[in-house]
Amino acid sequence: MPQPPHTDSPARRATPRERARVQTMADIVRIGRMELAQHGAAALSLRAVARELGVVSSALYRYIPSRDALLTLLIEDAYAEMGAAVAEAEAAAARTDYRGRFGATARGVRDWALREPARYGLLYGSPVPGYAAPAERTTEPGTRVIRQLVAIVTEAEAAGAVTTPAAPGPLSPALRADAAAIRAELDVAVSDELLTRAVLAWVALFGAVSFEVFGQYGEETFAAPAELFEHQVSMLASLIGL
Amino acid sequence: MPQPPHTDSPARRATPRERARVQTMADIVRIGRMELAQHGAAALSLRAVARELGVVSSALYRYIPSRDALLTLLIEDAYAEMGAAVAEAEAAAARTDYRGRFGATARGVRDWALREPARYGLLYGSPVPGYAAPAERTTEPGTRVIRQLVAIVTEAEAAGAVTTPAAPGPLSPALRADAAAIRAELDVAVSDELLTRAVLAWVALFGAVSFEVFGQYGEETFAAPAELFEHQVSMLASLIGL
DNA sequence: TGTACATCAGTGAACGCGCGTTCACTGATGTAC
DNA sequence: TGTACATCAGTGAACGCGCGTTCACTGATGTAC
Repeated sequence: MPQPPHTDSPARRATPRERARVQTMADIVRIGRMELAQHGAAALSLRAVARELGVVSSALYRYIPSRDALLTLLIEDAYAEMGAAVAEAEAAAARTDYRGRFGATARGVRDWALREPARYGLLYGSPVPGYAAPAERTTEPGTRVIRQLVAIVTEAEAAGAVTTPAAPGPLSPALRADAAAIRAELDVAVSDELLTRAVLAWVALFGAVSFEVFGQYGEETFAAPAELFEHQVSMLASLIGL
Repeated sequence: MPQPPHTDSPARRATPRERARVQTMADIVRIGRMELAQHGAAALSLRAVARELGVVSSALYRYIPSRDALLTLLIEDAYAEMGAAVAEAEAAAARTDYRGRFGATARGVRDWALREPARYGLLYGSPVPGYAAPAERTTEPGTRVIRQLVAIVTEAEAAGAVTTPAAPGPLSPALRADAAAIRAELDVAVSDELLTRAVLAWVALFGAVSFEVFGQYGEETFAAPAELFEHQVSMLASLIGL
C-alpha cells in the first residue's frame, strides 16, 4: 500500500493530480446517486457509472476496489444526506417546542424519502441480494434519526413537558435491560417508558413513509397523503406524550 | 389462442396431460418461492427455475409468458399465503376479545415475515427495479391485513368496546373524504377517527416488522425483539382504544 | 534549474459468466371419425 | 376398435446483451537529487 506523501503537513497545497482525484471520486458518487435513483440498488452497475463518467470500466478500479464498495459508499452518502436534511429541518423549530421538533423531524424524513425514493429504498427497503453492508460503516449513520428523536424526548422529559399516557402494561425485565443498554450507548437520561415509546414512534414513522414511498397505500386510496401523514405524526406525538 | 376443450363440463376426468400441466405449474411456483427465498426478487431468474425444475430454459415459456409474469405469480402466491396465515392466527382468538384479535393479527404478520423474509421483502420492501406489479392483480390481496384490522375495530366499536383516546386535533375535510371512500370500498360502518387510528396501527405494525426483518434495529441493540414487538403491539392496541 | 526515475490515471482487450427470449424441431399424448 | 390428424411439452441451438474483474500497456504528472 503506497501512502500519500507528507500526510503530516496537511496545510500544503494539493497537487493537480490530488485535486483531480478528489474531483473524480466526487463525480463517481454523484453519478452513482443518479444511477441509483434511476434503476435501483440491485441494478447498480460499475460499467454504467464508468460510461456516464466517460471512462473505460476498468478505470474505476483506480478509485474503488469493487462494486460492493461503491454500494457501501452510496449508502453512507445517502445516510449522510438524509441525516443532514432531517437535522436541518429539526433545527428550524423552537428548542422548547418539543412537539414541533418531533413533527419537523418526521416531515424531514418524509420529504427526503419522497425526493429520493430509490435511495430511501436502499437504506430502508429490502436488503440488496448478495450484498451485506459492513456494520462498522453503516450502523452509526443509520441511527441518526432515532438519536435525534431520543434527544427531543429526553429534553422534553427533563423540562417536565411530557405527559405520557397510561401504559398498557409494565415493561418486562428484558425490555428494561435493552432500554438501559440503549441509554448507555446514546449517553442520555430518559425513562424506560418514554424511550420505548420513542422507539415505537420511530418505527411507525418509517412504516408510514415506507408505505407511501413504496406504494403500499394503493394508487388512489388516499387522495391527501400529506394530510394523512400530518395527522399520523400528530397522533404519534401524543402517543409519546409531547 | 387455443381453448381447452369441453370447459362446459367441469366434472369430467382430467387427462394425464392436464394433470401434468397443473403439477408442473405448481412446481414452478414452488421452485420460484425457493429461489426468491434464497436470492431475493431482483435476482429471480427463469433459467435458475428451469434448472431446478430439470428442464431446458425455453420450456418454461409453455407455462409463463415472461419473467415478469412469474414475479406477479409469486407476489400473488406470497400475499395469499401471508393472508391465510394471518387470518388463521386471528381466527384462534375469542370473537369478543378484540384486543386479542388485534394482537393475533399482528403476531401473524410478524411470524410469517420472519419465516419468509425474502418474500416479505418482495411484498413490503423496495420495488423490484424494472418491474411494475399489475394493480388489478396485486392491489386486492395487498389489502387483506388492513381489511382484517378494520373488521376488528368495526366490530369492537359496534360492541361499545372501544375507548378512543382524546384526539390530538380534528380530522381535516380531505381526510374525512378519504375515510368515507375507504369505508365505502370496504363496506363497513366505522367512525372516521377509529378508521384513521386503525390505519396508523397498520403502518406502524409493518414498520416494526420491516425494521426487524430488514435489520434496521442493528445487530445487537435489542436482545429481546419478540418482547419489544409484544409491547409495541400492546401500545398500538391502546392507541386504537381496544 | 535540469534530469532521471517513480508514481499513477486511464486504455483496450480479454475472461468467463449468466441472463431473457425466439425458433424450428421431435416425439408423445389426445381427439375425431 | 383402429387410424389419421391435431395438439402440446420439451429440446437444443442461437441471438444479443450486460455484467465484474484482471492485466499488461502507455503517457502524463510528480519527486529526488
